Amino acid sequence: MNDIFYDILNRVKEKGYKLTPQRKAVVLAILNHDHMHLNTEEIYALVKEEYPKIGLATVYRTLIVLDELDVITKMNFDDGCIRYEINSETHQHHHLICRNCGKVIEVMEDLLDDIEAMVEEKYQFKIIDHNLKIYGLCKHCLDNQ
Amino acid sequence: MNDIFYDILNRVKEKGYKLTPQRKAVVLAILNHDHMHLNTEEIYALVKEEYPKIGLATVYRTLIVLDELDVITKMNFDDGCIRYEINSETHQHHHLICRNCGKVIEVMEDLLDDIEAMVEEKYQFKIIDHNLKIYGLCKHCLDNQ
DNA sequence: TAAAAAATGTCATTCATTGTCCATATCTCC
DNA sequence: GGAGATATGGACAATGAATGACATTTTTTA
Ligand SMILES: [Mn+2]
Ligand SMILES: [Mn+2]
Ligand SMILES: [Zn+2]
Ligand SMILES: [Zn+2]
Repeated sequence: MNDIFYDILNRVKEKGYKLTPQRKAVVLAILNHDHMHLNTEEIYALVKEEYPKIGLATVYRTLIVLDELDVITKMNFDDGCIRYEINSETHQHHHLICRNCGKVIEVMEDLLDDIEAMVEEKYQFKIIDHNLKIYGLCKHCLDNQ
Repeated sequence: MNDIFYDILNRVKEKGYKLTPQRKAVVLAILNHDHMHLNTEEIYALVKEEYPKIGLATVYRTLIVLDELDVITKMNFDDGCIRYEINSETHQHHHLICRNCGKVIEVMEDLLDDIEAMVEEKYQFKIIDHNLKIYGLCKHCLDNQ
């Protein structure tokens, strides 16, 4: 975990961005709330606890930088805002989204090898990443019908 | 094609919505530009040619109705607006998005049976639909490097 | 054709995100 | 450690897609 933190800080520095306490605080907030799919306002609220003077625009700007550096990925769960997630070295995991209660469930299994092989061959498309959302009804909503 | 058009009109009527010329014009504009992933402004511009008095809010409202009726699907290609697509009876197709030029390529092959079977069994999740975006570099951008 | 209900057009408003500006903090090099 | 060059932060304004409000018009159905 600390490894990841310092690796990210290094990437920020290497690309010529300055290492400010605000940027460190944003990175920490995201790292400490992995798999929670925070949006900008939520990250802002978290950072503000430790760093009350920070401005919302700074959080937005930091997220733009982190996205550019491939540190985070933008996620859209159709709820009117962008949410963020730490990028893992491997491919992005998938998300199940309940059409009834809105719950988001993560699926770590990849299982996209077939389609990726087909895409690279048939479409001559060099794959960098993917994003799979599966919509449906979660167990809880099925049971309570 | 005409079948699809009248089928959609019937669905609008069956659900208790009125069949207005504005709604017909919006449906036609989408049908006549299938696979083009139009956004609201683009649909508005198209409808305005035949129906100059229509208001933008009417187009937005019509799209909300069509989405509710499962006639169309909202698409997000990370370009700051929602784009729309006619829903086919079968599962939604996939999209390849070029990280260099932004081109969107459609992939009609499904190839998600494995992962869907796994999700339904392991997560007890009743699948309704899915949305797969694959990011990478298109053939053209690879060749011109 | 007319009454009732719903939809349209216009305009204002919301709200996430981005731009502007200048004081301030960071980094480099000594 | 400190000075200087330069990027960054904070405050606030601005943007723009999307939605809300409401008076007027259109559709439906009898
Ligand atoms: Mn996730
Ligand atoms: Mn498509
Ligand atoms: Zn649910
Ligand atoms: Zn390309």
